[in-house]
Amino acid sequence: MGSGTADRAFFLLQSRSVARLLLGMTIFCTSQGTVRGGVIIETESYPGPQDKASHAYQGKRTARNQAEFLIGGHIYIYLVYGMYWQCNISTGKEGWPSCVLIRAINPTVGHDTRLSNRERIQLTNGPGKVCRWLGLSGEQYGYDITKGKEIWIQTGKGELARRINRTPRINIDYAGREWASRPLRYLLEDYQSFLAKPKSKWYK
DNA sequence: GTACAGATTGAG
DNA sequence: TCAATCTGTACT
Repeated sequence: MGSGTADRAFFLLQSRSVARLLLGMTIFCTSQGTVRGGVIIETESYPGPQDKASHAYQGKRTARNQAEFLIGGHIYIYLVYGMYWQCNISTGKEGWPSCVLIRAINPTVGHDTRLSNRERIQLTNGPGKVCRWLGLSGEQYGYDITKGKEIWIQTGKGELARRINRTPRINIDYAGREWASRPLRYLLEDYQSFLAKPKSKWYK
């Protein structure tokens, strides 16, 4: 398989497809002159305005969430709990609020090689940690990652033929039974032991 | 204006 | 189990 940069056509796919396909790809970020990157090992899909967990439920648009409405391939990043950034990538067509949350990566570029596998992954095994390690914050709000200078995604799989599992999304209990239980969280099975445990069941 | 919850994390 | 810390929203 060729190893290119994820382009507009890729991010025009529906968020569920993007969430699944991103697993095994590598996200890169240049921050303060340093390039860091890691294999994406956990994502969540926020498929659209019908989703009660979405910040854009029923089409609600605010200053904070407007990047979620951009055409697929833009950074939608926001602060939760007053201190942690969450990095999402918009998906689908312009005006349709949907995105994929990057929840965990395995650092492969720009990391401290003295760390054990476990120590390294534990630096980036949650959405707030991913942003902290990659150097992502509000400064990158709305950035177009298909332009590929500062933030980009390499499509060639950094990890080949790994099994993908699904679970309900994490910490969205407020979204009602149907949406809170829908298996829209995707992860690579090999990393499951490092990642957040779902309250309910696993899906193959 | 005040109150409060939230797509989290790390300490106790 | 719980506090840190800020934004959007629902109230008074």
